[in-house]
Amino acid sequence: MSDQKRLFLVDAYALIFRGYYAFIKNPRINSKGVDTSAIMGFMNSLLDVIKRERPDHLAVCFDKGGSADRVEMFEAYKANRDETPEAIKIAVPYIQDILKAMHIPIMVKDGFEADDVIGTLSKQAEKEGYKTFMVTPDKDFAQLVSENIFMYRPVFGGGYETWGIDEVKAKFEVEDPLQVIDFLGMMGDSSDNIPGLPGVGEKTAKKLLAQYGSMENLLANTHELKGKMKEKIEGAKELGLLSKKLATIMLDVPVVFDAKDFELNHPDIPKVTEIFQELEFRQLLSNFEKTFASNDETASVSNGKASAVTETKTTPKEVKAAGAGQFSLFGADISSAEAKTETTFERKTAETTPHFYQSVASGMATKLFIKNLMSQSSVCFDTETTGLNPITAELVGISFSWEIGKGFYVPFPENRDEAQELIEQLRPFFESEAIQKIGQNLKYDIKVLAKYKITVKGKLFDTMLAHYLINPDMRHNMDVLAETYLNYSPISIEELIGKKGKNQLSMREVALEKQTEYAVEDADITLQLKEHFEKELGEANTQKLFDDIEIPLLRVLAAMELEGINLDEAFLNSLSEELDNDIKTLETKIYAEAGEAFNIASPKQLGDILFDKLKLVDKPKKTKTGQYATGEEILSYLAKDHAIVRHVLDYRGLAKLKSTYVDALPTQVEPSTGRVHTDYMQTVAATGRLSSNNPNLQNIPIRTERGRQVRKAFIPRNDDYVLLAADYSQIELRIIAALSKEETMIEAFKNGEDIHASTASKVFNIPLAEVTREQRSNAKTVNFGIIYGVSAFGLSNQTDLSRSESKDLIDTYYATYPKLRRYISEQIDFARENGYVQTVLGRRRYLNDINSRNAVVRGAAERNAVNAPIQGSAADIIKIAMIRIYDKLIAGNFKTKMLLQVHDELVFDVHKPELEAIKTLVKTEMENAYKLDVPLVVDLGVGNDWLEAH
DNA sequence: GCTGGACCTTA
DNA sequence: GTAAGGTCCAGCA
Repeated sequence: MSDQKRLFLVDAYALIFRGYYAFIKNPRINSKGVDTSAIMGFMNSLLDVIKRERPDHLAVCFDKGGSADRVEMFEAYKANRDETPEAIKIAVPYIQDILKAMHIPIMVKDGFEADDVIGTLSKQAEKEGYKTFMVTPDKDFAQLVSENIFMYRPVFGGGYETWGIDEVKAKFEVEDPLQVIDFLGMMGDSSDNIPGLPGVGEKTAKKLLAQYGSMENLLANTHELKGKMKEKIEGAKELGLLSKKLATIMLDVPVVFDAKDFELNHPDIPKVTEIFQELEFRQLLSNFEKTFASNDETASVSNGKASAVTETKTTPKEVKAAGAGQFSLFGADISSAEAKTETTFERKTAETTPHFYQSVASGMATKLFIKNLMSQSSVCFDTETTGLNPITAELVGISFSWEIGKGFYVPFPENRDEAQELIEQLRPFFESEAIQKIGQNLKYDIKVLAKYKITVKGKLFDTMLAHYLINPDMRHNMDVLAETYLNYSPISIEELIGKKGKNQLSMREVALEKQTEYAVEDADITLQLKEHFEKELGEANTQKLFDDIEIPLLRVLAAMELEGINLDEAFLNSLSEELDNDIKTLETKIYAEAGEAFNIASPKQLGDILFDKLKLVDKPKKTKTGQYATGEEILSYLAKDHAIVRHVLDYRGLAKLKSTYVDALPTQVEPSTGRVHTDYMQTVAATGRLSSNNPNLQNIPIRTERGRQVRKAFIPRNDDYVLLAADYSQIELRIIAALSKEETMIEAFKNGEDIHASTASKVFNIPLAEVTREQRSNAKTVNFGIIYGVSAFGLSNQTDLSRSESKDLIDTYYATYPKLRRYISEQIDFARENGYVQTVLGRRRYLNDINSRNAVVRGAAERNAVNAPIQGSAADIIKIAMIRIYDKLIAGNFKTKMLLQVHDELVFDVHKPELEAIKTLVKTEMENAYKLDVPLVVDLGVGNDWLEAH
């Protein structure tokens, strides 16, 4: 048996689809925006099979043009399959190229499916004495299983199972694998559009098969059946026979199994490497190398390259030797050691890359170091601290790098006074206007240094911000950037301080040599990334956005975060007690109405009570996981008829309010300042907006009376201050009116009209004074809908209007505002042609799906094409205002501080004597931040809490 | 202890 | 229909 030759036939599409759906939650998008999920999934499976089984012979089979025969038999055959996802379509040519480079034969036969090709080949191979393994998860193949033909099925969660005759018999409860055809014919297969017998599913098919043995025998003996089933099956005899034919895999495809062609040969490694690099498959590349490493010829290739690196790399030992003892002066030349770091299969690391990282001892060495530092024009730095919260974290060290591969680490003493003394020596560097500072997420470092009374001055370059502008949809943490752009894998923080939780060390507890390697590597890598991104910023035309908006904003945000906001904890505590009482009351009522106690917060338990026990609805909706859906929309509908549902809705509202805001906010007060410090994320929203977390102060309730109370807890610094809230009125609608040059709407804004009423008056063709509340409300919904990319469907969901009424309304709306409609289609056209859309300041959003052939996917991209420039332009404008206001507050020596940003609103802690000056300053700067053909209007509110200020 | 899903809050 | 973040539960290790 072991000497019997083994052939593996891979069902390409089955594995491609499987790979694609494995990543569906978290699709693999590379830096060029290509969705590589399907390619990655397929290649993982293929390499896995090769590694596990080491086949002597292997081929990959594709479908081409579908099965002409089957379509002729049955028109609907495979007709209602969903449109193939875009990522799969682009995957196929890549996969075929990789297979060619791997010298693996690709089997396709026009007009035949992979099933038929695999079936034919395996039968031929069987005759020649091969054992054949069909690599596919598709159950249909079970009909081909014989003594020498096996299914090799990937199983969920990894690994494979082999199905021989016994397994097939057991799985399908049949006597012979050929009966699988009858089985499939009876039960049908919706994905292949095999109709099957009506009313027959898996269970019945097994029963019938056990009784009659075959489709034909069943159909010949339908008189033995009873009742409904008899009727149904007798009426579908032809369908039954057809279904069986459709389920039969053909064994006479004109292909020839030629053992020599199918031998698994040495791959063309450079070619495969090239393709993998283009796709940015680093992990897969190393996996590929490992898979073929035991192969003589390929091993010598990879060893050759590996040794080239070994000879030249600076091992950690050598680093220590160079950096140990006396502090050497800075002339150490590592250029001779700079290996050609040509393609290796592993990602580069500190171990394999020549580098020269030194720690700076105290005393004379520090003075020499600082002298050198001050003579630079551009330096990358990175702070190491005792924790992630910059307000409480203490400095452990700072690394510096201004030359690739080299850098210095200045460790900080634990004693606060001594640390302050050391940082004072570095003050001239940080406060130098002449030296450019480079870093990754500089906002963090600036905040840490601010605690040491250091203001970072001079030009800044933040690699995280740069990458956000270059590729807003990707993640921007340094490890990912290093891997993507430098093919380099930095030392992980976990390696250094352990996994979080139980025994995680503080950076301070890590040995100095390790601190140095880790910290200087970060600075070194960041410096390299800067060189990379600098060019790209220019190419994408985003240099101005970077220099004039994001970089200046970083200092503004750092200041706002450090400032924090005052919170009335006592007020929240009393609010919490009130809520608690009301929640308990509701709980008691709900338990009484349900007849038992249960967890109301558990959608699962709630669904069971409402729909299984109380049977409030005949056919309850279910979520995709099979639970009863109990979302707001569904419960609201039931609320008018059922007291319990009203109580559940109230309960939910109050519980959310209590846990998310009333109880959570006081725990977020920073003890050392007595204030709440949110963290603004500058690089997460794809449109250019900020986001806020820990805590999120951008979603504090306002719509409901009860929720609104939470805003009363946000109060001025003390009695000498008041809160000022300044918000843009209708900024997004104003932007779309201006960008589309829609005069009718522009005029309405210029005249200071109520825009929704004005829209209603025009759309419904009635005088402004006669607009009803309902008409205004519908007009408002359409106005917002336009910003989000309307559909009649969405509109009818949002209003009381029917689908056709909604369509009419939208049509009239577009007739009223024709330029708006034109603008929308221009945006979509622009995106189709250029692959991106942009804001007034040129902030781009790339839309890969804009040309997708899948209407759903394309529709989503089209809505993005409309919305992103609007939402993004509004974000650009308020960012300009923030920077200017911040600068004026500093320049004017005001005591007033900017505290919060909530997308179209700014909140200030205003020193009372400054109030009038500040009101003018804020309003002027916000309204004039950007010149549009529509006036920007800002409403101001002043109060002793955030609610009152509105 | 971690993760995904459902739900809910904002602009 | 756009853009976010937080809390809870349930299932898994």
